[in-house]
Amino acid sequence: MSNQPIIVVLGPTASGKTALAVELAKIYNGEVVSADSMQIYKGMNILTAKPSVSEMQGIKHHLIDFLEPEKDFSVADYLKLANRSIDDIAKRGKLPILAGGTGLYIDALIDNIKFDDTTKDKVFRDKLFDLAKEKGNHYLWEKLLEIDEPSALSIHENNVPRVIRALEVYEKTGQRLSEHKKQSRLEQSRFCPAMIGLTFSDRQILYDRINKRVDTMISKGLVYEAEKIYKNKALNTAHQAIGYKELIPYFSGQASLEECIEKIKQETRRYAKRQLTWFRRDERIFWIEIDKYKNFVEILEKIKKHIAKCINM
RNA sequence: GCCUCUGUAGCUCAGUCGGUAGAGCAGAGGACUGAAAAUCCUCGUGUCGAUGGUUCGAUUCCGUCCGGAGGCA
Repeated sequence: MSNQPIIVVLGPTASGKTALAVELAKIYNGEVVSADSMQIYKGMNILTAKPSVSEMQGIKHHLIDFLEPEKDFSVADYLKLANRSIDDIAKRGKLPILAGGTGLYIDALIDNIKFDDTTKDKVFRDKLFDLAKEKGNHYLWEKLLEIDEPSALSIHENNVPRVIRALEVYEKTGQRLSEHKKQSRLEQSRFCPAMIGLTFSDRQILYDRINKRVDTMISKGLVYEAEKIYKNKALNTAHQAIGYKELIPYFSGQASLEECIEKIKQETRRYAKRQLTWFRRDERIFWIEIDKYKNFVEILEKIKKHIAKCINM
């Protein structure tokens, strides 16, 4: 069986992935599979910049708006669902178009990384967090060094969540995380991807777009949406969404709305920078510097040429 | 008009008892395998407001000028 063709649209937040993915879906008879760790949640429409019904233009979108915000979610969950959605799309003779900004999800899916069967053990993690607090990060890291030297050497001792995860894997499976990582990449990718990366030659243009988009979100009612979430104390994974957590000081009366809005913009800019750092190392990506093109049509032509080169249809 | 304070990195400010300077924030670069919109690491040269003077040497001391803040009239 030959590899499944797939178009991947990636890039930092506010780079125009949503619109491009829809356009490509129309051209290639495709459906969009989201690769976004926050758009999965129900509600949170404004703050995750979830595509609206009109933006979707009748194109079917998968893995958006389906999970209760109280529920935990992780890469492993994503892989199961995304693979299922893609199979479903392919079976119906359509082309899957993966679109999103969560680099880990995209890589794990495209590279077919295998995860083990362990689930997170909250009690175990909390215990180790307390231990780190009590005896210091270095103490915890030393414990990792004893059981899994390669992992310890690649994880900084201050990166406590990672140190804990490595310890957890060993505790649960008896296998070192470093060993598991080697084995997780043994299987070949099942995809033949055309990876399109959206970026800007001038970083400032991206930042301007981000700032403007946050203002738009505010005028659409971001604060009301976030306040609803704020009253829901049971959030887990979803509580880390940018645009929500920065408003908490406002809700609790500890900062002005203006200050919090500035913070949202700043955190979004930093997030975009981290996304670029993640994607930059992937040499398969065909980069489009949006600010170097006159219009969307030109961009589309360029992309179509690239897709024709790497996907046979 | 007079008096006082002030002008140092993009911003807020330290500091140099005279030997051309350093924090926080902002920003940049990087890492990333079950919380990833998360988590973590690294990175500080700038006409020390301008101009004269003293000095081997001035951002530092003195004079003048130009900004800014406050007070008195």
